[in-house]
Amino acid sequence: MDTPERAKIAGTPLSKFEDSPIYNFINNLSPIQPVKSIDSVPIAHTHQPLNFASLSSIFSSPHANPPRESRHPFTDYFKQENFSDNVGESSLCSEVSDAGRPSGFTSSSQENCTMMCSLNEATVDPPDECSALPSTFPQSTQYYSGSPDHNVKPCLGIKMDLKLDVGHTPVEFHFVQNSAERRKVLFAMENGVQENLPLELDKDKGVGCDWESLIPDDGQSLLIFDSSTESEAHKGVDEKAVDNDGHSIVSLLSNCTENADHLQKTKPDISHDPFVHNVNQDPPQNCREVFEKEHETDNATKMLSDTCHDQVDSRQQRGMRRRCLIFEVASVSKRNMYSDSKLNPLTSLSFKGKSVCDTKNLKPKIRESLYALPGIGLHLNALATTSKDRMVNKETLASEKQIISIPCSVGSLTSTTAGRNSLSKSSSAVEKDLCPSGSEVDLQIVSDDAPKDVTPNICEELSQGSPKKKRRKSGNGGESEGCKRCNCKKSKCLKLYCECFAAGVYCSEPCSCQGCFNKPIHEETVLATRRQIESRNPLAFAPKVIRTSEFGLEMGDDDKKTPASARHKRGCNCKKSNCLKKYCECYQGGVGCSIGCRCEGCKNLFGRKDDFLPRFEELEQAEKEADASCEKDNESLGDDQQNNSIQIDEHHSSGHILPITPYQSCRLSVELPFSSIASSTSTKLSIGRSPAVYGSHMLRKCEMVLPPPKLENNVSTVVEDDTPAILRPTAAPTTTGIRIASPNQKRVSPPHGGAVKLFRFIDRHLMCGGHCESECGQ
DNA sequence: GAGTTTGAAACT
DNA sequence: CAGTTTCAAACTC
Repeated sequence: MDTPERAKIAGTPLSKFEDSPIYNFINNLSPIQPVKSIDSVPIAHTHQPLNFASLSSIFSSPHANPPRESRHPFTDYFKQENFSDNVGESSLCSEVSDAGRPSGFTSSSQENCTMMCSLNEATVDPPDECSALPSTFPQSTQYYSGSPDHNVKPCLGIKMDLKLDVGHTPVEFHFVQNSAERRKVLFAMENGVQENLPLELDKDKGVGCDWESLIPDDGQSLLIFDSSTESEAHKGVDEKAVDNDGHSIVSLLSNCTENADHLQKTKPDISHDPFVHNVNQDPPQNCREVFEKEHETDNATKMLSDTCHDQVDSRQQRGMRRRCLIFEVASVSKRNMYSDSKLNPLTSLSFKGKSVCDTKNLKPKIRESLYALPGIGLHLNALATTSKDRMVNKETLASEKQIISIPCSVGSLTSTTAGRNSLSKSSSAVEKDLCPSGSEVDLQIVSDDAPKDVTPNICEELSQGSPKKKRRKSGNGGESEGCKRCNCKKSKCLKLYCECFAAGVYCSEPCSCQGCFNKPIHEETVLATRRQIESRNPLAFAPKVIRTSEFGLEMGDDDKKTPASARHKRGCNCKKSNCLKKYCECYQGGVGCSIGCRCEGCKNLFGRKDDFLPRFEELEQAEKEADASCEKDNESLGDDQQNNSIQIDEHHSSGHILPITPYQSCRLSVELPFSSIASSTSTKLSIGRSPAVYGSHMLRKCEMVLPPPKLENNVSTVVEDDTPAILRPTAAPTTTGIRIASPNQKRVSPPHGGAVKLFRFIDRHLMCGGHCESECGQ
């Protein structure tokens, strides 16, 4: 269809259409787009806020999460809010969206915004930029805009910013790649994990899209991941497209659609899902075509088919996730609620009529919440767990395309199985995948190879029904933010004994706790307690399982064995369970025991401590070699790689400039999944074009992503959101950090010597940006 | 569903 | 830092 026709169909005068952003976008697709955004305020802004320290003061539940789960709650909340009352959203987004914009668009774009905001908000600490912002209404406003500074900018600018902010990875990609690649990426982003994209893209996803990577965030990374994940899961591919890189497209479309009245006519009640339909179906054809261009891959059909499932499932997932990150969310939601008094908390937070959290308890303490929740957003553990879980989600989604060894604890084991989940299973798989926590995967996949016990992550929330089942069946999964539910009787849910509390989420309906103080109404108490605990142990809320990267060090041939990079930060101390039961945190986390463990008679199916030691020594040896080779590589990188490196550097630099550190921490957890995937497949993924690039992506991911701990597993998403300030590398964003520090010593007992070595090793590899991986053969 | 086991968290 | 107690999840019946 030629342009005139399309325009006509769209209901937009051709001349007008030509002036429209989308038109320009199409025509300018090939040229390099303004890179400004990369370094521009948005990112910086976004990232800075995501200070883990502040968070820790948090990651994807996790509930995302992470995972834990991070932004979902917000997103959903806002989505609903939007539906219920578009007025609120319109405020700041007005420039971008406009009255004419279809609700669907609005919501989606907002969702993106939400991600950003959530991140920002995650950072509650005073030092953060966010803190500087007005605590109440203004923030919410910003929230809508996507990032504090964005709202002010013109539409196009905003769009770009949004893109950058939200879809970090995607955006950057766009900038650095040629038009063809850009499209690919864009498309890939749109499609999210589901598509069979080239390895490169997958990697990116792994890095950036993961989300799982929730994560993240954990937690924060989780947020971003989640966003992607969520969008993927919830919205389905198409919708996702809108969310991610789709930003630009969406934005453009929105503009385009502005001219087309019919879009506006979209049903008010449409949620995202519906929106997707609108985008795909309703929009003027010209717009649509553009959109389709991106989708012209063979995946389109699949995506569409999947979309239906996703739509249904997505809702469920949302509901489940809402509860996550509630600490963080609570404050945010409150803000918004207050900003818009019309909204009924219950309504806004409820999912399918169910209150995600004790919204009834929510009272306007906006201020307190804002400052009070320093970090509270994604809680770390959750994120950690979540992150992996989330990652799993993403991976799961991705799995459709390729076999992924899921990093998530259990998931990893089942990776292949997951891979098997093909389209035929997609519907069911999706459902499970949608489960916020990593459980999803576990559910079905794990069962095969993994020990029976391993099913930790069963997302019960899907069947939110019976409170009786509240009692989490899921082990790991339990950890998934979304699925957390406690049964505390004496701790008042204010100690780490309480999984909800430990995960950084409020207790909710499904919990069977007694005398619970872990509720929004007791926010101050919760925060105070949290701080206290953190003061004692800064890592108390950090993810327990650290998943590092891609240099896939396999513990052994056994599929169940996890990469050396993925280990419990603190290690277990099992004496009677032989690390074969969920009493063992390593086992529960789906990771093998390592040097850091003090377990006796370890028989961890995911990797025994004994097995780890020898291997570890080898790794150590390799490490030295790796260092050398890395240096060489750095010097001898080809032009190609150099270019990539340069770009990477830019990102890094930007990251450096910005307080990215927090993200870094996320990286581990989040990225790990990917890495694990790589390793599991035994392909040394020389990632894409160059390891360096890959590394950069990873970094970026961290930077951008954060929110998760995707957390988790799925999250591997998110991950280590909470990295305490201490751990955060001040200088070298990329590598340092994390891991090493993160090791969870919940009790902050420093990692054992062996553990330290391990982490250091991992860290070094990360520093090589994955380059070593290929070179060093690790 | 009640009781037991287990190991992390918390305390000393 | 080690030992002990408390706690709640995981597990068993």
